[in-house]
Amino acid sequence: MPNQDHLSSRIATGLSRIAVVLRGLAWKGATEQSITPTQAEILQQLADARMPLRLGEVAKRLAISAPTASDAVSSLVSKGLASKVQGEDKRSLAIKLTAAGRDMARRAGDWPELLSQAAESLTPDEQAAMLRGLSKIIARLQDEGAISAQRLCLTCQHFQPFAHKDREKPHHCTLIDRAYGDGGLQINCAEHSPASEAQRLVNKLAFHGRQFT
Amino acid sequence: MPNQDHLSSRIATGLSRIAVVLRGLAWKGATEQSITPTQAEILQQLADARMPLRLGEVAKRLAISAPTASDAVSSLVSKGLASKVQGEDKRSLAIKLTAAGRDMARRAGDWPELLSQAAESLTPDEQAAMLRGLSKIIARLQDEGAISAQRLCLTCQHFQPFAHKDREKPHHCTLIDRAYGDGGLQINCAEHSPASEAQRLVNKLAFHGRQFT
DNA sequence: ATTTATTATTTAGGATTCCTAATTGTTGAT
DNA sequence: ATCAACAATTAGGAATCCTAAATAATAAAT
Repeated sequence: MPNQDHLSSRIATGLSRIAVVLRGLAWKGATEQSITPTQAEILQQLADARMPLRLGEVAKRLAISAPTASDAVSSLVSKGLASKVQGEDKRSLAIKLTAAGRDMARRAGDWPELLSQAAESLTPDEQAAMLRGLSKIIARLQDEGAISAQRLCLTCQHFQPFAHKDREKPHHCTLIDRAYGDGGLQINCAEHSPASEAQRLVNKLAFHGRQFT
Repeated sequence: MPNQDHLSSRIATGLSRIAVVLRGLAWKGATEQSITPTQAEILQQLADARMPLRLGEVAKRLAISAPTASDAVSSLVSKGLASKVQGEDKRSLAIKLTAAGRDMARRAGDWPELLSQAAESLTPDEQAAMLRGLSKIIARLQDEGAISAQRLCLTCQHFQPFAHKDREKPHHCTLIDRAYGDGGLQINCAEHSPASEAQRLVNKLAFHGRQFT
């Protein structure tokens, strides 16, 4: 192990490496499905949200500008994979999946599929640890203002970390009123509801301090 | 935690989310440094490798086609950040950083920098667990043939997992002849030397079976 | 020694992604 | 009623990405 860099910078390298490699896979899969990486990600987000999303929301989730999102969505619409609906405002636009789009979202998951399979090679404990680590890293990026709001348990109003004594299931979700452990942490929850600044802070401290089992 | 998906698919979501978000950051930082995401990644790889890389190697590392790599490299050269040198063959091309390029690689690290800082919010144990998990995931993707060869300890000739009894430092690197733990695992090692199929298999089993700590 | 196949890079052409700036239409506040 | 803020689009341009074909040099085979 020649390189003496900090752990954190090697984690960053690992995440970057996966990001790079994922984009490559997305392009490769893209041509086969006649769908591009951005378009696939939009379908994915729409499927995850299980409800129409506004154009601006799509742009925010993909970390792209509104015009780019507009182009990609128009392309999806012309392919019959999504449709434009009027939002609450007459100026706003809601995008929802068509039946074909829902199908495609499932199928175009050949790249998330691969990743998911790769993650299955971890033991349950390792998986829970990964989820915990990813959650903390994403939450931190958000705190820094580097990225837009994500839909994590850690930033959710319904999240109560270490509300229970149970080592296996210390956390609690007030929305569904259930206890769960690190393995239950959500990353892109459809039911996410942002917590207040104050609650975020409290939760962060509570979650942070404890060691993973 | 409304969503009952498998842990592995939520890990995939987390990694995808980071990939997307990173891409966005890279574009934002891009204009400021007058360098684009692909170009920045090339600089990063050249810096990590600490030696000239052939064009084909660059393309492989970025998971892009040779023409795309060729364009990006030419752009770097015209900006004075890299230079083209003749490789061993007269047909091959080696790319190396100029002094300015090395500087830029350090500075354009504003996005790896952010990630790295975010990773620092994890405890040392969590960091080691992340590194271990990332290593396994990347190794698995490589095994599946989904991505090209990476420079991980797990796939290196010099790696001997669990060669020692020491709980803290069970692994061994024969290149530098030192013991280390999960926290020492490399992701993009400059000294990487691919292990044989057979050794890979043996190492995988040895590494896989054991629990962390 | 010549031919042939392979390998490394570049050109050419085209679609998509991505940006900023400017436009159109809507809403909300004065 | 008017003006500022907001949501989406259009316009224009650079960068990313691809495949296929061209160029050049090496390796292999006759």
